[in-house]
Amino acid sequence: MTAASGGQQTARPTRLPRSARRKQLLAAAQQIFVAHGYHAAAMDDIAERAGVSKPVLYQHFPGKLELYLALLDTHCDAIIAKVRGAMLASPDNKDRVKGAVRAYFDFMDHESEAFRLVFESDLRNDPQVRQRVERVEQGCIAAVTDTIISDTGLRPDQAELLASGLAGAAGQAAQFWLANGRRTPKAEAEALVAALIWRGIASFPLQGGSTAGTPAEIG
Amino acid sequence: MTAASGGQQTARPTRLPRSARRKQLLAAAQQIFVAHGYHAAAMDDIAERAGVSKPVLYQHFPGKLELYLALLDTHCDAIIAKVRGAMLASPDNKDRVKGAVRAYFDFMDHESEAFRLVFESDLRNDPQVRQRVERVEQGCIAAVTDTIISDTGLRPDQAELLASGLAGAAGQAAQFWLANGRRTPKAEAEALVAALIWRGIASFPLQGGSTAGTPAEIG
DNA sequence: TTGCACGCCGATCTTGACCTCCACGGAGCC
DNA sequence: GGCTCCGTGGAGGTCAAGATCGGCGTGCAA
Repeated sequence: MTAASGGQQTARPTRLPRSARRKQLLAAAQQIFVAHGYHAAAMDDIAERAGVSKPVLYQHFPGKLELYLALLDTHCDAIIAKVRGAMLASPDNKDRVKGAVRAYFDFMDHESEAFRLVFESDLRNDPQVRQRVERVEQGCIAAVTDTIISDTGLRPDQAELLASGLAGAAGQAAQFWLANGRRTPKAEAEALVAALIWRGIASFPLQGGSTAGTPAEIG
Repeated sequence: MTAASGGQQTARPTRLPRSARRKQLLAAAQQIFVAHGYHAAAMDDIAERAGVSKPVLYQHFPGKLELYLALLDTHCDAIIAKVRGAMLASPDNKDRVKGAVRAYFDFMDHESEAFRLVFESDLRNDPQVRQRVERVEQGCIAAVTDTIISDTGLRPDQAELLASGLAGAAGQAAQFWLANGRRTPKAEAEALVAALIWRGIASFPLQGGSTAGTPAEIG
């Protein structure tokens, strides 16, 4: 029944400065939230994981929801920035697709916890959480939409629809790739998905390129 | 005023045969679960929505989780069947893609509640729920995977990766389409997404070269 | 050395939601 | 027509989990 009964948390209850303690609490909360989801995650578990007691947790965060939101805010901007960065990294659309897909897979590979925290959140019904998650999705879609509009001349609603499909493809494939234990080599998986997406979007008729009417005609 | 407040529940507390009562309870539960999610949905709300009291609910279902699982089971097979049916409806891959995309959009259009119930579940951490949801995803992916393998000769892991991407594209696009209030006309949206997917997958190097016009290298 | 301040912990409270017990009312039967 | 039975309804128990209060030990200044 000693204090150090658990596992790899701090061996002894040592006093930490506030910023370090806060970062440690955020890390512990991220592990618990990702492992069990928001609802199944108990504040007791987070505190135990961090090697402190619950009051310390409540001295750093007003409540469970605020802790979760702080964690979300830590990652939301990073995700948008990565996708947008891939869009801005090159003027060649093929490279852009490759870069965006690589961004998804990199994020999955190295920060899968953040990805799952945002995109598999079980608190999307909460307005605060919903707003943040939708901001990320809209941000990713918007980054792609601009390119689609400027290159294909589709209407904004059409371009956004396609962009959402592309984002869904990349996200779902990356998720599937990770969930199946990285069975396919990462570079190969990236190339496959990038090819899929590139072939899909590149074939769309350019402005003034072909017969007008319905650009969505399959043929 | 209590019984007839919401919508089309039984106007008066009439005695119903068990099967009809059960169906009514399932319908009420679906509305509540979709509207508020699993956790925020209260059994009191479901009972009130159905116009009965809680004991009746517990005479039909042992508990909240079982009620949710029964609801899930009602729809899981339907979703898989629709996608698989679209795959089997035609030997032409282009028609298959069209049919599958139409299946997604039809499901979104007409049974969006079922879609949201399955794919936006906030109880995916529960093993029972996770198993069912993953079975649907795997079923949809598997249906497409067989076609991809037989037509492109890719390895199973590669084909499954692409299939997951395609399913993600269709699902995300359909979800986006619905979330934005069906802004784009349905037929046009279907055609756009089907074209995106078909262009993406049809360009992959064929083994026999049946449907795709020009096999192209993966860039 | 001694008083002070501060961060930390065990134990506790409260709320809210899932899940059952006692009264009522209509339907079938003699 | 009266008795019995079954299903309904509201009120209550229980428990888990979020949120909080008095005590303790350490480091610093005078």
